Amino acid sequence: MRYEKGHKEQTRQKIVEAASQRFRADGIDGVGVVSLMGEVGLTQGGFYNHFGSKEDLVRESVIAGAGCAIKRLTAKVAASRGEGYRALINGYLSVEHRDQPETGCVAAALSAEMARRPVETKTAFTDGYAEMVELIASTLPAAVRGKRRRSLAMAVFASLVGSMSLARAVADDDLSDEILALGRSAALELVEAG
Amino acid sequence: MRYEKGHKEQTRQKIVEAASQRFRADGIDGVGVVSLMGEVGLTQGGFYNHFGSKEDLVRESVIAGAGCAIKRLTAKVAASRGEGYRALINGYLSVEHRDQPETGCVAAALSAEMARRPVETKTAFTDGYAEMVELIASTLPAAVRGKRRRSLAMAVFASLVGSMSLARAVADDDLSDEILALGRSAALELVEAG
DNA sequence: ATTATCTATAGATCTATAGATAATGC
DNA sequence: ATTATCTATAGATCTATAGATAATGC
Repeated sequence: MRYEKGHKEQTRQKIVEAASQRFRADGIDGVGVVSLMGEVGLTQGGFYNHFGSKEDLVRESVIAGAGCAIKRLTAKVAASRGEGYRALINGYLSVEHRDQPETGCVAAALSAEMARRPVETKTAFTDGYAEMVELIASTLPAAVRGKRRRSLAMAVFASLVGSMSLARAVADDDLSDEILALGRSAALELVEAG
Repeated sequence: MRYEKGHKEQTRQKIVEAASQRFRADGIDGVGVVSLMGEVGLTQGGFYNHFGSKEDLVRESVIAGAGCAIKRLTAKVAASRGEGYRALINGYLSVEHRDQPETGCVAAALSAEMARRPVETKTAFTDGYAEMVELIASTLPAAVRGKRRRSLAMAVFASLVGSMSLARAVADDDLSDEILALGRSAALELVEAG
């Protein structure tokens, strides 16, 4: 069956979008091509007409997922005039973000898996990392100057990723909330100290 | 073939030890029962004589791996008299730890996977988390008092986990080294500020 | 007879490929 | 004829189970 122009590209994007969410929610090994294609309303056979391998899709999903999550945070920051850093921290270390990994930060959901991926995939992740650091740096107070802006943003991002990963991993809900709250305080302290 | 008393228990511990290392290095889904038993010099059939399921092994591996990593760090701290916090930070955020996940922190290697595990496994992880927080708290300067000791330790641990996860995930070696170095600085600043 | 491990296998995945099909453009 | 997707399947996993085997204790 022949479709209108752009149909294939649209299908491809649907696959990437679905994959980027499922990978974050269930892990890369936790999502098979069959179930993924089913989610988009297709059968597995068509997959390799769109992607050379599952790893190609992983790489594209990382790019798409990171882009989407950063866009969302950027909007939060933009809407907060003057309080950008605080808005970013509160948005990132929120209960909503913890409970919705599928649309959240790729680093918090997948960094452990990224460590074991081929270099092309890790490179895509690294690009997302750099963008996120830039976003954080852009929200820092004007008093933080020069190279220190990027350094501090990197330290803050690490703190956010660790807090979110741990908040999702522990079995105790109160403890999880506490981890998020203390992560927010620590992020604020880091900037006040720096 | 009948073996001396305690042989089975010894085999069981060998399996747990091998699993705890392989899981950290390759991820839980990345390690099958067949290859794991092969590593210990056995065949897959015997596995279920020792464990009810792979998940049971995962749970025990988390306990064993956390215990081992904490013991190692505790020794580093003990050997550093007076500079315990600094020794802990430097030991955790070291290049060696980054490059040897198999014997390193369970949280840095597996927290994303823990989020998707059954509650029994998450509970085992949570126990390890609490122990690690206690260890960190025990190294904080005497000037940090009361509840603040545990809170600060939790924030520090999150920062360590995030820094290590990201340092392993990025494709750029220099950037990875930088992430570790900035993580060390941030951990020191957190304590000075708090 | 008991015990720890073995071989063999069931049944359910998984990634990837080959070739069929159906709809449209030429 | 071209195109996007389909069905069907190969071949390699994976977890888990059943029952055989071999060594020792009784």
